Amino acid sequence: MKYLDDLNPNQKKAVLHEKGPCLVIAGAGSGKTRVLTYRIAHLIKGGTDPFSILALTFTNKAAKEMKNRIEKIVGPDARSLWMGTFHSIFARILRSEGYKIGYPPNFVIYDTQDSKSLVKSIVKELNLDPKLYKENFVFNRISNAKNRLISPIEYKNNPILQEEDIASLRPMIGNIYKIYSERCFKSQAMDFDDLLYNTNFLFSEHIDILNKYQQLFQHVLIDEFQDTNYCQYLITKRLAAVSRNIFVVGDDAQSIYAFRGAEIRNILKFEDDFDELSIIKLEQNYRSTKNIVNAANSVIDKNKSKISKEVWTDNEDGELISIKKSFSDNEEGKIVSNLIFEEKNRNQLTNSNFAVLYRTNSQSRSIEESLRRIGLKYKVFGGVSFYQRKEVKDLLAYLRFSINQNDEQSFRRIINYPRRGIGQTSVNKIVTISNKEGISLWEVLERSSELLGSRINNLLLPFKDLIISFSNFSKNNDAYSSASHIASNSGLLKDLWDDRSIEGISRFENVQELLNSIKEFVDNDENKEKKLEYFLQEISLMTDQDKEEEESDEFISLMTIHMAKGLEFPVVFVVGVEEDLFPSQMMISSREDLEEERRLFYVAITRAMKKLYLTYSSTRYRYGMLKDCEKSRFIKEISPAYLDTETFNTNRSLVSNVLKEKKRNLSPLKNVFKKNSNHKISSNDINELNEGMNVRHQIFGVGTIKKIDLHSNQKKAIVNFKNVGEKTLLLNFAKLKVIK
DNA sequence: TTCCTTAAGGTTTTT
DNA sequence: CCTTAAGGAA
Repeated sequence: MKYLDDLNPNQKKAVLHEKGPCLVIAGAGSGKTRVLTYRIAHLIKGGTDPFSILALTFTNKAAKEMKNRIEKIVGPDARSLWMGTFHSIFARILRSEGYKIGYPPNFVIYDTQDSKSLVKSIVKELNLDPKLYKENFVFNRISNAKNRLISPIEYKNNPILQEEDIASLRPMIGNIYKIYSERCFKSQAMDFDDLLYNTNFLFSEHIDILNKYQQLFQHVLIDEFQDTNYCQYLITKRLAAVSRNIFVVGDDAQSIYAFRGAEIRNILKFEDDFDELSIIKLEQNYRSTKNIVNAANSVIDKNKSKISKEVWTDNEDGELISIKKSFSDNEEGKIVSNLIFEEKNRNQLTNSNFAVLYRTNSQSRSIEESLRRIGLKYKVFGGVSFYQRKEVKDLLAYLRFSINQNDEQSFRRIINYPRRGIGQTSVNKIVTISNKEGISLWEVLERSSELLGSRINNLLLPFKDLIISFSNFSKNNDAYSSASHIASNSGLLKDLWDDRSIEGISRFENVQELLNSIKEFVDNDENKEKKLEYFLQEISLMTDQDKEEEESDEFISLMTIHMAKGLEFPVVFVVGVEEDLFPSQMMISSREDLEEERRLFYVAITRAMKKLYLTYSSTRYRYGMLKDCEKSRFIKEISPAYLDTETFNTNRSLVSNVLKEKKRNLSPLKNVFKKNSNHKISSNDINELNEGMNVRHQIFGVGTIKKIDLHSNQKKAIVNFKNVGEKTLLLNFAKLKVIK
């Protein structure tokens, strides 16, 4: 029981909590994960069957980490836990029980892209105005309905929803929802929301199944409870209705996913639903300095809706929070890089001690550029996911369609890629027939000679044969051989190989990487089923964060604040703390929205252990245009007592540093800070250009710098352009842009 | 049907 | 700024 020794009284109380419902309100950095892992470990040590413990998280990463930590305490028993994301656990249940509601065990999971493109094609088929019925809008509407367990029929019968849709001039959304659901079902597909919605449906329609899982799960534990939506909460509540052992951990102050249906109110509802509830508050912060904790408290204090709690720390006061102003986003990057450089030297820190956090992914660019220039190693998390890349999705679509010929979205992806002369018109015809006749897509293809014209039919024949051969091949071979076979015989590999551009090569490599990961899947002894269909099931709920990290190198972490939730770093930079950006301009229309942004800011602040920097800029490139910016209201909301409000004027070391760099590069010593006209002349500082760099010119396109001449009066460069050959350019006028 | 050029529009966050 | 959609010509 040694592990109990590193817990404070409240943590221990939570870990040892015996029976019945328990709500743990856990402040930032208060050891929430530790409580959860120790509790599960403790249950197992106390003789609870790990198979009877259901532990739900929001990310695969969190689940995996927790599992590992539990395994360290209790050994391999931990592997038997039902631990994973809501989506993956429910998918698992639906794969084994879904036949009761008409789904085969190998149903496909549509990601958001698939869903939206399905919405889009439905809008088109219904001849609705695509400008009005934007797939984002419509899909969000459908998604919200599902998260609130509103079926298509209920949607159409709901006067409030109907009124809203009529008011927004989109009265057909209910119809789209209905068709969308039918089409998913026909494709034997579930989208992310369906995994929750259908699980609830399954439990409602088949009480025997619900009973089975109620018996099975003697303990239900939920991490990040503040992020649950109505549907998730309802399912878990039902699952725990018999055992009453439901243990949830959350922090209302860190609820940042309301935009996708998370209801903080679930925490309050929880108190009503379980009257015998024990509530435990974890308020001691072990992560951050007093200054950081207090600053965070002073910010979150501004929120009206919150559960009262007093987060405090025993840690040292630490340094004040530094606010840094810059005059452009590029300069902000420079300041951050310089500060990291300084901090590293001064405090003997390594790259991995630093994180740069931002509101939107697009902000990473300027930070990346300056870090690269100064030679600091970094890694950008997030952005376009590996699994969302076109080439990866294309191959996956081939694999998916080889397993399930009813998958409409995969069909649309591959039917004319690589080109086989079957264009939009033909595809629409095929889908229309399939819907009109009420037969599957594949049936239309099988009967193409009677249903379609001879020209299309002739083009379709080889495609059909191809898919049949793939289908057979994948039945008789493991996932890797099947995937390689399909990748080469579909012509996909060749098509990618033929594109010898830089992007083309990287696309080819991405497909190779996907194939490698399939190989790993097959070679992994833990996976007993080696067939392609099992790989596809495995992969459909994966995100980039779940890919194996081979590099253990030291790097600075760049990510959005959302991604940083749950992480901590000794030194944290929050950049772009400006009005309209943070809080985001689209989020300040209501108090609720603004409060969510404020919670996001709270999350950002509380990632820092020792030192926090907040930066903002007075101008920034947005939509490719220079825009004036203003300091965020959030900065003003921090109690001044915890702030060190130096600006560029008073920050001698920083200015001298930047100036030194200017000198070294022979640039005029004019203060670039004060005259931002420089930015109008070139997208990149001239000083940043070097021989060998790849650059883009507005007119001449892409080229490589062959030579730079800084010594004559006019700074010149000879650039070898890919398309137009060598040109000599005056750097003050040529808007050269460095390409990485 | 495809390919090429031009126009528009979009940057929140994720399973 | 970037990417993706739309529209027009071969």
